Amino acid sequence: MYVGYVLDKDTPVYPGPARPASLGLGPPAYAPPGPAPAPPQYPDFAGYTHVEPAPAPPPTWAAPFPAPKDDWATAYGPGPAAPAASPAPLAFGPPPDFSPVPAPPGPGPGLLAQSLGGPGAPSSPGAQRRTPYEWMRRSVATAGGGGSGKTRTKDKYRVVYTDHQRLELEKEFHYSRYITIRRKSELAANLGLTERQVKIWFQNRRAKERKVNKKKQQQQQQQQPLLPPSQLPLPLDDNPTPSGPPLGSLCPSSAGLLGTPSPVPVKEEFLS
DNA sequence: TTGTGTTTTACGACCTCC
DNA sequence: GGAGGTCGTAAAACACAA
Repeated sequence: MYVGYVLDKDTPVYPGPARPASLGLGPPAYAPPGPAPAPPQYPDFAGYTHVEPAPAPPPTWAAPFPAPKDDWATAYGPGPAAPAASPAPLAFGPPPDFSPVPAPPGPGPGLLAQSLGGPGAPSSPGAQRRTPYEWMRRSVATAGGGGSGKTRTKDKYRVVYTDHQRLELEKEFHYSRYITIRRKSELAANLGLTERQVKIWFQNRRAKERKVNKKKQQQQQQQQPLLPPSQLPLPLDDNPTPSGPPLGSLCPSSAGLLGTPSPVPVKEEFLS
């Protein structure tokens, strides 16, 4: 793909400041210098206070990550994002030029800290049932259990990301639908994921958003079925060009985000 | 507890761009 | 050719009603 393009443009593809101030992020230093901030596009994501965990204590979620996932190592090669493999503490911090945002005032730790709880502690109501660390045990139990290649039917077909991983990915997604190479590397390293996983997560996330927008669009058309085609609103979606939407064009998917409630249902686990 | 529907990871096919 | 895009899909994980 346009590697050079992305490398050169280490700014979100979308011209508009897609990371609303309501996220508590402000215009990050690595955010594109742009016009005045748009109204919050994800009002329901107000809970997403971008509180970067203090770099001092290693992230509590780091512990559950197992040793380097051997299947990843074999399947994906020794990528740069194998924090578990390196004893170096996870530098879960902002980008070099990121101006940290202090934790929101109020009692108790920030959202993130709350959601993280402690090692193994359920990080959300949903997590009471969901055990993000389940796959660890399985993978350990089945590791090396007679199989060279990872298949879909056995072994670690898919893992369940922790709430924290999803939270950070969501935050990044709400900043920009398309992650840059640099941010992908940082995110992967910070979250203990591979860059491939981050990439695929973003792909799936965009697909999800398109799906939601499509659904909304269909609902709207059902409510206004009498409009002639010429008066039908332009489709919210979609088709960003396969390699990303053209610069200067409004993100088709974000079209439904501007000034409207988030088309993305925010799981309550992400809400305070 | 079980059946069913939805969501979440992950992959392959195919495409575009450099 | 390589990387990442969409699209479609598989299968695990999850939610929830019966």
